[in-house]
Amino acid sequence: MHGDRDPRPTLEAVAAHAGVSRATVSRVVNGGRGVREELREQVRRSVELLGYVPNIAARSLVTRRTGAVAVVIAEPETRVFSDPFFAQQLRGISRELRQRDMQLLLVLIEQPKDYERIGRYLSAGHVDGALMFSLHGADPLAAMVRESGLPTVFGGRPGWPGAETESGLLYVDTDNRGGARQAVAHLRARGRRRIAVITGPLDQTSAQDRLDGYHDALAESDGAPRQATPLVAHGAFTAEGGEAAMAELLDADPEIDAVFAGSDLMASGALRTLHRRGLRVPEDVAVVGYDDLEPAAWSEPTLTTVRQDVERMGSMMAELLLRKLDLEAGDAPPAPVVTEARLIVRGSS
Amino acid sequence: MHGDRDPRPTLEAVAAHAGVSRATVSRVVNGGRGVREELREQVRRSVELLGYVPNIAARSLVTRRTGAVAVVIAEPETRVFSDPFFAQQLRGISRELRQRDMQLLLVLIEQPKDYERIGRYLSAGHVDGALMFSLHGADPLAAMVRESGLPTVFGGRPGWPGAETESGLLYVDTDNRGGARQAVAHLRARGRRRIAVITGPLDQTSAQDRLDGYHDALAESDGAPRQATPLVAHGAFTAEGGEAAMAELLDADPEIDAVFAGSDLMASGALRTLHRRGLRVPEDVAVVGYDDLEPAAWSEPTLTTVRQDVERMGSMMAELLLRKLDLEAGDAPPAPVVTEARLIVRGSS
DNA sequence: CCAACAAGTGAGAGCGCTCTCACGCCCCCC
DNA sequence: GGGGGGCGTGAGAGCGCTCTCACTTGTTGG
Repeated sequence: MHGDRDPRPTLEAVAAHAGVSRATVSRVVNGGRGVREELREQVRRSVELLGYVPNIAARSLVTRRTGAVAVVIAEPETRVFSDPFFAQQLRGISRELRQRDMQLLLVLIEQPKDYERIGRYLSAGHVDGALMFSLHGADPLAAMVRESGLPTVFGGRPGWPGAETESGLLYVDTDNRGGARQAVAHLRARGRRRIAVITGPLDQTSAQDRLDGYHDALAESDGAPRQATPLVAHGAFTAEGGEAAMAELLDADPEIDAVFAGSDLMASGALRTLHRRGLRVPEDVAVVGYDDLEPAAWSEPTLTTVRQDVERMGSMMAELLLRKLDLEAGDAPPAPVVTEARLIVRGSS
Repeated sequence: MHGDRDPRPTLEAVAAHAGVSRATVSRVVNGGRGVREELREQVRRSVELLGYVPNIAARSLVTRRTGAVAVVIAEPETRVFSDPFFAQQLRGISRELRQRDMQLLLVLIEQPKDYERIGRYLSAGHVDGALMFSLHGADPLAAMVRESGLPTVFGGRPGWPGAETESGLLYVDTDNRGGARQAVAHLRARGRRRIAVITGPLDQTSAQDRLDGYHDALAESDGAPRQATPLVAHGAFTAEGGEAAMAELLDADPEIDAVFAGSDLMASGALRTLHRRGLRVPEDVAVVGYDDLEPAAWSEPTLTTVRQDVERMGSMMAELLLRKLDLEAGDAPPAPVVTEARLIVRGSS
């Protein structure tokens, strides 16, 4: 049905039509440098007329460039993938890639046995570079990528041992620590004196950084009396986890008058527990989340939270990768990027 | 930095190593039919040893197959893209494609001017087929695809004029009408007698089908007295829309004792309005949503809703496309698929 | 015992493109 | 007026693979 009629013109055909050589048409198609204006125009007309589109397979066979970038999501069962976030990041990535006429190859890894296949695939030169999300701990992909030398940018600061000092490591992260500090400082400014925190899994840098920010804010002297002891519970970045963590915190210290949850999902769980125990938000206990997911704006009460420009993070990842890809010898290599986080004050604090 | 050392072995190298011809290695790599078992094993060892991976560019240059499928999302600003749904569908698609060693090319369309580029891209033979989501009304892509003859499967039943009767049109949809009928029948079985509906934009078949299902259920005779007049309001598939629609419905008829919202998002808006007006759910007004998004399970009260197997829909789309791709002459062409929808009863009804 | 055939293998063309190199032309300078 | 240097163009090789076709070998049947 398809493919048997294949009227796609080749370079050859365009060249014949324009009365020039293949080489000249190729030059015009790829920027037109070094071709007389008049000829160039003529070739362009032929291209237009015949509806010529380059065959990328043939092109990439000789250039050794594929014009494609892999977006790799490890363990798509996890939070990162089901987040609405993820869609936004993809949008940012897609926008940037399109500007450069590059394709976006989506690679989802589910089973451990996929790893080897993917690693092989990535090393095989099928893509020019990769963007990787949600690698935990010592993810085997990191090593594979390093070995293969495939240019890669990570989404979120990588947390494997030694990542800190690895030179040339490229990532885009948001200022989790600063965002958390803002959130907790805000609670202090509101006069709260027993502020608890609910953290995500601390093997993820985002969770650890947010916890660090909490400690930072407690240690700041803003004239108000210091809160001596941190109150920490773990919520696994899920609503259920937040629910349990809040209960645990209240059991340990009923005097708590505020809680900073490391994600909106955990905050929603915390709200449920507070509600169940008859505590009013924000009168008795103030609540701040993190992420600014859409539902945060329509919970009861609306949730104070920390926002990050997710789409921009996506486009910066792509941009970083593209910059690395056409690095000329002698150019300064690009550096990791950390984007700003901003507190959004709503009804829950 | 990368690519200058390029130790990737070619077919030639493997052939030399195994002491056979290029053709034989090619045969082994592509299934091994017509090669003596002994030789085959020997070639496999060489492949393994050298770490040979076929160069897809070279391959697709001659086979005219790219081994890639485009997943096209039109207007990714819309609900369909930011849905958690979307991630699930992708997962289903990805799983199916991986089994067949096909790549997933993600194409997001944002601006009208992208359309032409994409249309050209799709017709240019860069992919073997396409999966398309969220095409509204007379989306230009539909025409482009038809013209180019690119094998395509749609996500959701297409709604453009004439789509109904178009032969060979392939799509995967969920039984929106049946799901809605179940939801409303459930409300009737609970003894509700003034059941309203909040619909999505009726230019999307899913919204229209759900409305039809509502009418179906009202018309069913189940022994209970019939509800004479349907009560319909429009909510645009958003929380805000649901909020406004619910207010409108209550203003028009304060006796309403149940509402079926065409999406969970609209249901959440409706809940807010009911809450604000001091109406108890489900005592005064029962609420049923549609989609079974994650937050549905943790709203207050938990939301009765209709679930569809989204991931399965994704994998069926991919499967349908792959079936169409390797259709031999004489095979029966695949047909559209409509998957089941299932009512999930929770606290709000 | 040889023709006919099947099965396994290799030689070689060619997919559509880029890119190097050589060539021709014109301009400038000595 | 001739040599050197640029610039624009074309010829041709070759990227790594598949696939057709011819060849060799082993098997069968007349």
